[in-house]
Amino acid sequence: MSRQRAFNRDVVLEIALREFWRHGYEATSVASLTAAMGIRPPSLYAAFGDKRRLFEEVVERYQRSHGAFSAVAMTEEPTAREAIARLLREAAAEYTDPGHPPGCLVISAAVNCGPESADVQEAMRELREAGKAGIAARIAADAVAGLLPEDTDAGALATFYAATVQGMSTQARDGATRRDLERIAEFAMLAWPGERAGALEGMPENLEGTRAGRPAVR
Amino acid sequence: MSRQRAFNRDVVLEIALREFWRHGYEATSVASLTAAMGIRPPSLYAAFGDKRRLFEEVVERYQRSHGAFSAVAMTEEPTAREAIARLLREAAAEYTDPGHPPGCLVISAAVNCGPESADVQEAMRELREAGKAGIAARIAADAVAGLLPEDTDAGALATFYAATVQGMSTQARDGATRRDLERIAEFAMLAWPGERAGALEGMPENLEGTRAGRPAVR
DNA sequence: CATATTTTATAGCGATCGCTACAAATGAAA
DNA sequence: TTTCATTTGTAGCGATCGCTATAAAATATG
Repeated sequence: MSRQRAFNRDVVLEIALREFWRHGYEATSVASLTAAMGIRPPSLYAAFGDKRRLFEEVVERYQRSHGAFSAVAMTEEPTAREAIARLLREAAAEYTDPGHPPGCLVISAAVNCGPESADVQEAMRELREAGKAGIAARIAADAVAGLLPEDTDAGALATFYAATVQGMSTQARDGATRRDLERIAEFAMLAWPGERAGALEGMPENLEGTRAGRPAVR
Repeated sequence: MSRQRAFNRDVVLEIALREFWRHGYEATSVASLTAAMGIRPPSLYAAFGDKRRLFEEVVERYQRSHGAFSAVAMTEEPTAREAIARLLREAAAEYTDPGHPPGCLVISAAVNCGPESADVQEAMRELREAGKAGIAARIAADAVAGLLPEDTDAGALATFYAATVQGMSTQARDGATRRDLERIAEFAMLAWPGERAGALEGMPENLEGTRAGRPAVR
């Protein structure tokens, strides 16, 4: 019994994802959504509930697809150094992929919100904080393993790389190329504890010990 | 002859500025503006034209006040190194000043825009690009003056610090403290050409020359 | 085919959007 | 005090917002 729907739920969900990605939560109207998805409002509400639940489903889909690289990088690399480098490298590629809108949906889709969607804004903020916490945990793991200087501040370092990723997202939305973002990534990696120590390769042993854990030079 | 207006134009303009700063261009309605400013719609339209021109005036006011530190830092410091360090230091203080909304209005007030306000979004993008160009020009000036390694890419370095500032703005809006942003600034300055060369102080002369202009270590 | 169940398109709900017509209120000049 | 330009608050314009009542169309089952 019963009629079957004439559209593919996953296909139109991906279309909604890109609409929210490009214009953001509030700026994307149900009218523009249905027009892009090729369906009428009753079909959207029957399949996804309402605009807010559609956006929530979009965010979940985003985190399992386009936005999954961050968490994956934290777990698949042998060291925090390589995990962060991969995070930045893949963000450069992902944020400028011409196959979809630029930048990161979690970073940019709920920035300008009125009081009635403040909870959506807060939900995105919590996702960003969770991502930063994941970076901090990966760095802290290497710190306790003795792979980083004793005075390494995992939280502060994670905040720096989270900010770097967020800056890359903004730059991508402003038209920066993949190469532009890769150069941002390279500069950011120069702040890694002990980085640029290559300049000391082959130096006398009595100076070798000054490589890591040195406080920032003013 | 004629009646005089009962409100101070500068005072209510500053109130509008903070509303746009906190919620963004589209998410701030005329109704919320007039409620915050303590005036009625006809007074707003008589004094400022329409919502868009009010926002334009708000942006001009912002750039002459809260947002002026960036351009000022580029011109008042003797070196590009000190100019960028001051830019980041003052951004950390400004973006977390409890006396006004967090972050930067130019970076965050027109992120989520529908098609009808795409030109506002574009105007903010151009202001961000102009700021980045100002940073690049300051770095290039030091490069031609011989204060930086010959292979210094002023554009790429400017993109990195512009991204850093944008990341700091996002972090501030997510609740980061001034100290958090100052630590971001410190990490970002470690990417400055020749930075961390302090680790080489007192080293043999034959290694001294490797301090600056060294390519990034992978 | 007949029936039952779900989806579809149309059409429109109340609320809010940016904005303004209008007339009362105001206050400097005559 | 009268005149008159300007500002004020009220009240509401047409358009769009998120959302839905309704009935026709479509399809798996009996």
